[in-house]
Amino acid sequence: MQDHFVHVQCGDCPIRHRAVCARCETDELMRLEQIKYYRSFQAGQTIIWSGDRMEFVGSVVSGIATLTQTMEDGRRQMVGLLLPSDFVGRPGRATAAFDVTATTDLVMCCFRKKPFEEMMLSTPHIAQRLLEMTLDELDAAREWMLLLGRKTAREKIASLIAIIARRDAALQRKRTPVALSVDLPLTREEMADYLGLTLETVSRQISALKRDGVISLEGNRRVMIADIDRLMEEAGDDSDGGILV
Amino acid sequence: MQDHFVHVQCGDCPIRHRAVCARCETDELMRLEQIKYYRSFQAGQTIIWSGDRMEFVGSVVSGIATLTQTMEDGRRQMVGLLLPSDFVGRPGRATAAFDVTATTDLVMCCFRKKPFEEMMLSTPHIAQRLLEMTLDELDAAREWMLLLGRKTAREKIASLIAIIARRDAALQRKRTPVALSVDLPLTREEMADYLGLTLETVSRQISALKRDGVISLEGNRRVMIADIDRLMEEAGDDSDGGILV
DNA sequence: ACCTCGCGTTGATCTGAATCAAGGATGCCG
DNA sequence: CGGCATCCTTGATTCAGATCAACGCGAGGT
Repeated sequence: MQDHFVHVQCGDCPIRHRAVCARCETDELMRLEQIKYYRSFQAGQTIIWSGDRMEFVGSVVSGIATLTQTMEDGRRQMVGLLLPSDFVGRPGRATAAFDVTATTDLVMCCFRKKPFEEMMLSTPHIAQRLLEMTLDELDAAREWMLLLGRKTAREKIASLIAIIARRDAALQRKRTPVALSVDLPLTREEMADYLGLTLETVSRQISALKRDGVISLEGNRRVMIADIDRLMEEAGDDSDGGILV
Repeated sequence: MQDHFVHVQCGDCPIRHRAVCARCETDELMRLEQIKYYRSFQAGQTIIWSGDRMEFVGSVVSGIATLTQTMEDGRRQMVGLLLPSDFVGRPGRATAAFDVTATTDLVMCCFRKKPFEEMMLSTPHIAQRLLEMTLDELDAAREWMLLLGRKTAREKIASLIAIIARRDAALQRKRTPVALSVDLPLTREEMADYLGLTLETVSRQISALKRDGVISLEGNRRVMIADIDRLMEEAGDDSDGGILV
């Protein structure tokens, strides 16, 4: 009943947005199409600071962004990884709760928050679709809590690779549920911040997985998954699907 | 514009539900009132197993429930703590992603999922209110990720006490933003599962906070906050508000 | 009274990951 | 080409928290 909102192509965006931006028959969504605009960010640029007024919502068209939280003494924790098609922003919230940073050059498809929210009020499907997406994110965040609280360093690394591989496959609409060759979109330090580790430990565990024949590397960033079953086992993932932020 | 949904008293429930159950003038909500029913659970009883079909949604009226995730080898991580007025369930999801367990005797105010969802389709406010609640939970989950990934054992304990104290105060609609005397609703082991620690470490850190004059204990469960500023400082909480599950 | 059971505390020891430290590889720019 | 910066790897050492183990305490139950 709300199928036509999911995976519809958005105007001239290169990717399939998940819902909020649709070339769709309904008037409401045509209006959405009319209020959208694009913004580009450079690698390393901060898109929004925690506490800032949020002026827009939108979704990632290309590039990678991260959601991070920082303590006064500098300890950082990444709380979300935004890949193309992911949605950013909180309708109904005035300020951002976390820093949003572009880690690569980035293009976003944005909607000014005010008109978007007005639209949401008059278009129930949008709120319902956003609810669905937010519930997915919540589930993903809770999966991540298990990783942060209970997994070993090795399991954390294996999980991260598995998750990125799954996301990659989904994005490229591959047959296989998991991509066998993945570009890690993050530096070792960023991975460490995501996994609650130090960059040295990340490096060591990647080396260990390579030494043990679970993965192989091509350069620093490209990972070839040598033994997919082994990787999943190492990840300690009981969860069937494994969702991501 | 949706103010009358928030904090309205629900029929004969003893507590103020957050939104979904209202003695409200509108037809739609009167219908909600008509499809609700109560369920009781005993302490220790599992309400829903991960993977189970979810037949209802609802909110906690009295008692405490937890959301947990378990790995095959028995490692557990609590991913949510449900206090009175918290909502359980995912409209639009067929199965539960986590175990839900009553840790004390518990009463829930439930709605069968089917009619609730139909209602949601015809009543935009409900979806919007649920979206708002889910966004709150997501923010809380992400705060918790910082705790799990980066805080020390001592900071974790201080944070837990601070959060429960804040929730308590909010629930009792006290003047002070933080209750100064709190009943910990969890065993040491449950706290450990929530914080990603072992029960021994939890016990030791509580003893340490007591020895250092930050808190004092009355029995095992009742905590008196001796030095509120110190506690907040120990929690390492930069966040102003501090939200909970 | 005694036993038992669930919960909590505390001590001794071990260990996985952090920390401290030194280099290596790659790419950019003068 | 050399110099510098960024990112990554690897080794040595330390330390916070896990693990292993013993014991205390109160609530039921018989």
